[in-house]
This record gives sequence, structure tokens and C-alpha cells, in this order.
Amino acid sequence: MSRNPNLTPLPGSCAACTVRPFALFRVIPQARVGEIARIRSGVRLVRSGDAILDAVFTMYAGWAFTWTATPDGRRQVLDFHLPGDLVERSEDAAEVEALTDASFCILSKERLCAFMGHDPGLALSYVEGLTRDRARMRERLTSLGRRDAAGRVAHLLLELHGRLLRRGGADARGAAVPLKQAHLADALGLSVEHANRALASMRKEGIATLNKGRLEIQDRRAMEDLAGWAGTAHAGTTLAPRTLVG
Amino acid sequence: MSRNPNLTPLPGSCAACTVRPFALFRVIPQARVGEIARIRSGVRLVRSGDAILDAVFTMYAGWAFTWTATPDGRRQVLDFHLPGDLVERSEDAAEVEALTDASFCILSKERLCAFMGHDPGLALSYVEGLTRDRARMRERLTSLGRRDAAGRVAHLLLELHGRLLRRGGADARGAAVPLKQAHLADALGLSVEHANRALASMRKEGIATLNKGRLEIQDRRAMEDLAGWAGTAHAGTTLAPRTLVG
DNA sequence: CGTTCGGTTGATTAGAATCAACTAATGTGG
DNA sequence: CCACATTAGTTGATTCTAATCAACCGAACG
Repeated sequence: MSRNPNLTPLPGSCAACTVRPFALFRVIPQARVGEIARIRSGVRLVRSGDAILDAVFTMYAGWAFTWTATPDGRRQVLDFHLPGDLVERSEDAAEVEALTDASFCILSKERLCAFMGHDPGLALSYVEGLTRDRARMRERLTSLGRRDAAGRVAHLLLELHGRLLRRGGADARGAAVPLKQAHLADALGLSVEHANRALASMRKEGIATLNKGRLEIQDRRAMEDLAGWAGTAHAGTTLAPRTLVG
Repeated sequence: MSRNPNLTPLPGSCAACTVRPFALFRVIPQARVGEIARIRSGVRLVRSGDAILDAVFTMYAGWAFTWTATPDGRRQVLDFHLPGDLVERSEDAAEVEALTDASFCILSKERLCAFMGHDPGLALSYVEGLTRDRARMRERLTSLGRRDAAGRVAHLLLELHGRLLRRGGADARGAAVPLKQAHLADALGLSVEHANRALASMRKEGIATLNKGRLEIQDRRAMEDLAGWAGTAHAGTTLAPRTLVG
């Protein structure tokens, strides 16, 4: 059961943590790394498909995602969580599930709050994470609102590739992206079949492939075009701003 | 030009501010309200349709919204801002526009950060706002991903009604909701015509009306049903979680 | 070695966009 | 205060995108 590297135990000391440079605690100077231990309340290894019930944690290895059930029995995937991401299970009916075998570092919400109370830098780091989350949700909203199926798929894959690049988990050609087509579909408001067709068309056009957990980008320019609205220019804006102020 | 109450100047003192109980500074005790003046850098009155360029501000009267242009010349409305809401113009290409005549209180980002640095309560209040924003974006994402046109319209109107209720700007029967159908359409990823048809059907069914800037809810139960997925139950989940952990 | 899961493909249907008028408000300048 | 112009809302016909329904294939796996 331990062939999967995502199930590798975390390092005992935060000083050796490979994801800390991208994570909430990146702002804690090396000399004070020991203090983080007061906030950590444990680590956990989970198997792909497991629901995660811990309230606050930092992904160490593997992927997770947050989702919510619709009354008609389908799913909306709200966000994907990569190594280094801080995840909070929210009160609202959303659930968190391991997308691959994964390991993460559980934090105590109270002690985290207390720590932020006397370390504004940490609070700021937390705020930055929330702000990025919100920006990502807005991007996705724009995708679901105004992009067609191919554009949504291309955009999400580019987003994930960018996030992975920034934390050293990808090169320009591609990355390990363990999504099933069903994850894509449920994140993008598409049926599995239609997500499949979108991927098939990207493959046929020689733009990119998603296969056996690996994303290969063959023509980044074309992929960006697709994500940036493939269609030809349309009519004018529905709502036009008038004056400038400020 | 001053018949519109949203253009009424703000009170000189934050102590008299009617929206403070719902706003960022709700956590500042009455005795220390004077200190807020150090963070305020001014007030502004804008006309409906004006673009707002100030970086950080608290809505006092009127509505605003954040939107982003799509390469094909359409709009995605990302969020609506009501009195009491803290708004930040983000770096990313989003714009903020006054939806009605409006007034707001401009804050200095640096001084706000400095203040939060020695007042963790304020930082927490800020975090709460960001968390609520993210939750709202997630709700909307679910709408665009999995609800049909009628469900999206019903859901957004209920969301706005709830937000207005909480700040005393509505009663159970309805509220002032100055949205044009184009705003609804651009927020929900619909064409104006289709948004119109969804509203028309809600009106015909005696569920709710949106007319001349006023939302009237005639049958809240039916409206909630509509927002909570009108359709009959479908097949099973695309992705089923397996085990429980934590 | 059969079963299940993930992926693929085709045919049909449904929901929403687009296109095209047209009407009702709002507003503005003369 | 009226005549015209513009904006907002409405309705119908047509087209198109994506969902649904229905198989089927290949690989992984117990």
C-alpha cells in the first residue's frame, strides 16, 4: 500500500517541509519554524476517494477537491486543492474529498487564530490565500458563465498547470494532473460525455492531451486561444459604463 | 440632482454611520470609533453607471457591481455590492461600476493594514468578509454549473433578498432591487432574452416579480423550490465518495 | 476471468442563444 | 410641456450547443 508517494509520511519537522515555501507558513522566518508545532495538531494519510473531515489543514502531497451535492443528485466541484494549499471545511454543506492518495497536516483553528492575533504577517498570509481563492472562483464563474465547453476545459487545465508550475510540480510541456473526466465535468458544469468530446477535440487538433493522469500541452498558444474564447467577435456589450470617477 | 437618497452625503462621524453594524468596522467598540478616521481617506458620491476606481471602500448607500469583460465583448458580472459591503478593486482585470447612484467611504489600504496589524479583531472581521465572499462565489458557481435559467434567477434573487434582509433593507414580501434584466443575465450566464423569459414565467406562476426596481416575493416556498432545483430527481452521482476519515 | 470503472462514440432531444421585431418606459432638448 | 430619441422589456422563429440516452471498448483489479 505504500507504493504511492502521496502516502509518504510528512517530515517530522516543519523546517524540512517541502511545501512550506508555497504554504500559509511561508512567512514564518526559519528561526521561528519551531513555533508552528504549536498550531499543528497532527498529520493524516488518506486514500483516494476518502472524505476528509478535518476542519483546517495544509495539503502536503496528493490532490483533494471540495464539492457540493445538488438536490437532483449531481455534483458541483467547487475547487481543487494542491500541495501547499490551505483548506478549510466550511460550515455550508460543502464536502472535501481526496482525489488521489494524499497526506496533509492538520491545524488547530483556535491556535491558528491565536497565533495570527499576535503575528500580523501570518494573518496577512492567510488573507492572501483567501483573496487568491476568491479570484480563482471569479475566474471559474466567468468560465461557466461565458465560455463554451472547449474553452472551459482549456481554461481549467491551464489554471491547474499554472498553479502546479508555481510550486515546481510541472514543466512547460505538461504536468501530473490526476483528474478523471468526471471531475472536469463536475467542475465545469458539463456532462461527462461532453467533457470527453471537448478533450477529444483538443487531442485531435494537437493542442493538448489528458491521459493516464498526465496533462501534455502540445500547443500552448492554441490552448490559450481556446481558453480566451475561441469564437469570433460578437456584438457589443450588454451594459456599457459611462463615465470615469476616482 | 439630489432627489436620489443614495446621493445623500455620508455622516461626518463614523459613530453615526447607519451601515457600520453590518460593515468591516462593526468590531470597533463605540468608544474607539474615532480611530477609524485615521483609516478613512474620504467619501465619494457617484452616479449610476459610473466606473469606480477607488481601491478599497465601504458601500454606504446604493448598489455597485464588479464585472469583467470577455474577449468576445460581453460581460460577466462577478458580484453585487450592497450598503455595508467592503469592496476591493482587484489587480486582475475586474472593474467596479455603480449600479445606482451611490455613495461610499474610501479607505486607505496601507492604514487599514497597519490598523489590522495591531487589532486582530479587525483582521478577523476582514477575514470573515473574504470568507463570505468566497462562499457566495461558490454558491454562484453551483448555480451556473448545475441550475437551469429559472433556478439561477430564483436563487440569485433569494440571495440578494437575504442579504438585504440581514441589513434591514427588506421585509419578507420583497425589497428594492434595482437590477436591470441585463445585470441578471450577465451575472447568471444567460442572454437577456432568456433571463426575461425566466422572469416572465415566475411572474405568470405567481411566484415573484421584479419590476421598476422592486422585487416582490409572492410565493416564497415555490421560489425556494425553483432555486433548489425544480427538476425531478435524476440518476446517481457521477463521483461517489467511499470511506469516511477524520 | 469476469466485473467494474473510465473512457469513447453515435443518435436524439432539450434548453438556451441568436436573430428580428416590436412595445413600453424614460428622458431630453427645444 | 411636447416630440423625438434612447433604453428597457417583451415575444416569436430559428439555430445551435450541450444534455440525455444507449451502446460499446479497454484496462485495471479482485
